[in-house]
Amino acid sequence: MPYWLMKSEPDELSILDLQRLGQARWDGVRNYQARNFLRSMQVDDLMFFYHSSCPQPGIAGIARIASAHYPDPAALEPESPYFDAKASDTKNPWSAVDVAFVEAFKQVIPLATLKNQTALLGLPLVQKGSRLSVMPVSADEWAAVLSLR
DNA sequence: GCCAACGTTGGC
DNA sequence: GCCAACGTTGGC
Repeated sequence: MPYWLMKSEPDELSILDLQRLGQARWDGVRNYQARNFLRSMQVDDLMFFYHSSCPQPGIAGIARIASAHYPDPAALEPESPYFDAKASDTKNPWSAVDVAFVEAFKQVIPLATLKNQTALLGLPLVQKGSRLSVMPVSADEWAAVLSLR
């Protein structure tokens, strides 16, 4: 079963928001590589929930993929920040999935800590210049992060 | 707020 | 197909 890591700005959706909601739509992915990863997800895959662009960037918890991918409705909504004029009902290039809350870590595992782990050197998250917002995580990387809780 | 790095756009 | 310009990401 594949594992994933997905970035969210906690101002938009934090792990505690997801805990309160139970489930939420993961939309607004506007990068083809990230979108392709969304499309290869299976229901019940697990993902690390990463907080980005915030005072304490890091992995904040775990969620579960709760739906197959589907066309991202936000791309069709003119009021949405994720609106894409090139998207239409019949041709929507963007995808979304639903995710369900699994666990909120007592403390966020800081990016600086993740960068110190030899086991995580292959993870795009810690690589210089990488901006990928959805990425696969190997079983070894998954275990390495869990050991930091 | 700064800035490095990246992805996309569009002229040629 | 090249590449400069631009907008965005995201840590610090």
